Amino acid sequence: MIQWDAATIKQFQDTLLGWYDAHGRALPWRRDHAPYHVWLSEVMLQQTGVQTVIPYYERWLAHWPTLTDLAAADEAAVLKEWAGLGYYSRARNLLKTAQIITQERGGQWPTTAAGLKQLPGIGDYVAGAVASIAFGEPVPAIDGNAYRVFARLLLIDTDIRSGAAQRVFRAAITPLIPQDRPGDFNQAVMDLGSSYMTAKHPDSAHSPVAAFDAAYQQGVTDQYPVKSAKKKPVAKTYTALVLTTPDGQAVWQQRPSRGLLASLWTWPLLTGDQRAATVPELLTQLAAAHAITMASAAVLRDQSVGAGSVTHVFTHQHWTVYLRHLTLAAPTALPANARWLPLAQQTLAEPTLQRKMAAYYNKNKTD
DNA sequence: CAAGCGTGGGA
DNA sequence: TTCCCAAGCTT
Repeated sequence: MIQWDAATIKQFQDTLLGWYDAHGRALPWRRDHAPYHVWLSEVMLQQTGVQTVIPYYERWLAHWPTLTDLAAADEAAVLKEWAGLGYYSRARNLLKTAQIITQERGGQWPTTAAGLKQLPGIGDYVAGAVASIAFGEPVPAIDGNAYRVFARLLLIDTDIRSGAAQRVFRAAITPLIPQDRPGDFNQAVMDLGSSYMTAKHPDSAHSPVAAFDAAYQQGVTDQYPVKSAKKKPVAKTYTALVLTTPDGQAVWQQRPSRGLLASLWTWPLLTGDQRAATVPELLTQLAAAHAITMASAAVLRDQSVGAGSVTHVFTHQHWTVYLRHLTLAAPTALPANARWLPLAQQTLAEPTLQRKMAAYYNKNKTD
């Protein structure tokens, strides 16, 4: 690892900030430094691309313009607004933190990274980003960009997926932060990491900090950062039941409040490939899995949906979902975590998996 | 501290 | 198809 002297650090700061002043991106969350705006954007941007986030960010602020507005929201409304962005605990933690600040802290944000980190959903990165950008604290905000940029500049070969990475990079980056512009410094590093110093196809030669880029100078850019491989997703198979009445009402099932797609709504899912199962078998499994009981005599029609399946990839799971469509004569009683709603309901939070299933159903339905 | 937790895009 | 990547946090 390379250590810069004080003069080099000053030159680096001036070069980076000069470039940022001239070429920094004009993003919606950079219109001001309000902690609510900085925090919301940083949470949305976790593992999520800028282009994906922009429309969600704008819709969210139209819905809840202030932290106080958000604190008064229902969790169901928050999840509905978040639906499609993924990592849904982020949305639940946004609401929790809004409530803590509004109700327990009199609307006052902690103004240091250490204080911010006590709040739900705020870890090292978001704490550093909000503290530096909104409150001017000279602390690093170490995200994937910062890991990549400084691994190359300083030839840091610590695996950025290892437990030691946060400590090693924090020690390396902290001395480089300008006391007067920590927020701009951190944002400049992010812009550098998403332009010249990208993961794939970087343009190190034209980077404003090429002269400080040891990996580029030594021709070893492709060896930094060191990052161990992820595991392959595990394959899982399910069968979704489209349970409708003749007038187009369908059974919607809320997932458990913890775990994958927590609290979101889908059509009932049975484990395994149930394309060959009999109707009584399906209803038995439905009762066992979801406590939804229906007399088999009430089933008017039993149809398969399409010849194929819906596939959806999560971080650690690869799902294949088959669809069966059962038409019932009339609605039956449902447990508390299930509802009869129109097949194309618009009121509950649906994960992308459900939107894919609905699209597949609409394309392949038979009547 | 390894594993769980979403999604969309690009090569 | 498969893999990797994108402004991580929690348990």
